[in-house]
Amino acid sequence: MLPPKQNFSEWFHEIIQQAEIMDIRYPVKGLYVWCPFGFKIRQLVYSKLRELLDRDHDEVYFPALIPETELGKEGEHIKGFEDEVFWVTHGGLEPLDVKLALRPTSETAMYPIFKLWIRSHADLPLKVYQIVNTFRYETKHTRPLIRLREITSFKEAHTAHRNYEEAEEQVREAVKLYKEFYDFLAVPYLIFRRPDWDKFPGADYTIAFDTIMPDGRTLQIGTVHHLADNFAKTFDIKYETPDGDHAYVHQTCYGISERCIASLISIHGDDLGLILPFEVAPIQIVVIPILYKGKEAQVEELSRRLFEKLKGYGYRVLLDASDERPGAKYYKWELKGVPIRFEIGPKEAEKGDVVVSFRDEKKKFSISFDEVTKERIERWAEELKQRLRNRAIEMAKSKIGFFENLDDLANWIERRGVGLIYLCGSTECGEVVEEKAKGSVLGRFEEIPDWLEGFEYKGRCIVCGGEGYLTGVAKTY
RNA sequence: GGGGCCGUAGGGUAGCCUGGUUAUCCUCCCGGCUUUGGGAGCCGGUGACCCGAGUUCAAAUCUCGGCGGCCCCA
Repeated sequence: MLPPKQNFSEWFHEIIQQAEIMDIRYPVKGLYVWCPFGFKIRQLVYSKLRELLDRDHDEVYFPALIPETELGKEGEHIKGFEDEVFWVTHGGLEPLDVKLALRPTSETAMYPIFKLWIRSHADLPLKVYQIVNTFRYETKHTRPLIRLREITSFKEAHTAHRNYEEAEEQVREAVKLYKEFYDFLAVPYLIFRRPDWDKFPGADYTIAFDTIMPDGRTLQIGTVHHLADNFAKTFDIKYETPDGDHAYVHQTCYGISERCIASLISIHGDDLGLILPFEVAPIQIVVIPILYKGKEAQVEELSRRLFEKLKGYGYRVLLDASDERPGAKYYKWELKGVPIRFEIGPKEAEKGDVVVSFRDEKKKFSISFDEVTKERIERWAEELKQRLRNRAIEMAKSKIGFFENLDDLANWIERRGVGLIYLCGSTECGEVVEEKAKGSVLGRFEEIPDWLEGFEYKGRCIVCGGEGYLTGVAKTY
């Protein structure tokens, strides 16, 4: 039994363990173990991410250890990370001459090598990515998948281009890619341009994807940074132009971590457990035989035939022949988020029928064995995802409100979720809002989602009355 | 950064204040019987006092230190 999802924090903590996503008993704060089932979800989700990136990025691997001398080169960057870096200070008993940082992110590991790889305009654009672990010494409350000292599944992409505009074009490409990824997971998102005081250390600007969790706080689930030539100047990454001149590259980087799985679990799950879209479910279909004494043979035979047929279609299917009672099996596979369930009892075996039920709906119906076709299952899977998407969007909408005074905004953020306001870009006005509303300014919309209708992009700043932009404010994870 | 609470089988707990028999109960797990259309029942079984030092005839219980976890405030 899970606690109700209403009590989100407790629900999340429990579902992670009960659905066997992570084992949280590892004896170091902020480090957790991926269980086999959780790791399969990770593998399925990340193979989609890989598929998207592999279209025009190359996968690489850079080392986890970064010498202090490199990490410290870019002034803004190191200032942003210095209080949360883990250091390797000894080799055996010998203190190291140059301390080694466990990467908090890989810019400073990669860019000295980019300098060697990039020589001419023909080497550009360079687009690579890696999926690796990163380390941050979090002092606040750590939480599996959400706030970690070892991020185990950081997909970071890094690109280099000839000029600012081409890098900016890549930023738009990356945003498109991430939209496709989260649409695939049926996870709704808001895309903001982070305010200057909250951008990635060393970036020209940062665009972030936020989703709205069931408790109304937002979770940052993806970021895209335009680095301009800031790092290129620091690491001396230059190329020879067609004219024979030398110019600094302009760079971007963008990342997604296992928070994407936190959002997948949190947005779709319910009081009974996980609800997974068909494509990322480790078990897509479960077949449950209902064995009455004396009538086992027929039921077992039809169940077996159905199992073989589904396997033949290439699905991840499980025939649950364990000796638990059917009800116990229903609960078990609902907890694990299996999208489609077939039940076969004596009645079905008699007629050659199967009972079908979907994870997100209460009702059951029955169809004949022969009507179970690959086309039908594909359609069910697509319909299921559409229902998940609609439900998630409705939930997101219910947690978004628009405000023209700060007290109402504060009240909404306290109780419900994301407040929208008009805000100018100044730090002063931003500080006033964060102070009064007890939330973080997420930034102005980079694009307003099509499911949020009726908002003008520009309006009068809620603080100073000057020209402002539609801006999100919320409590954040 | 400041303050508080807690550590007992795989999970959740009682016992600790007031030291003393075989360490409580639920769940999970294992074996058997029985049952199977929404978490069945009965019988039997495995499994624990975070680590170290101290006090004491005697420590899960008291003291100190370490490690680990949780909460609140800034």
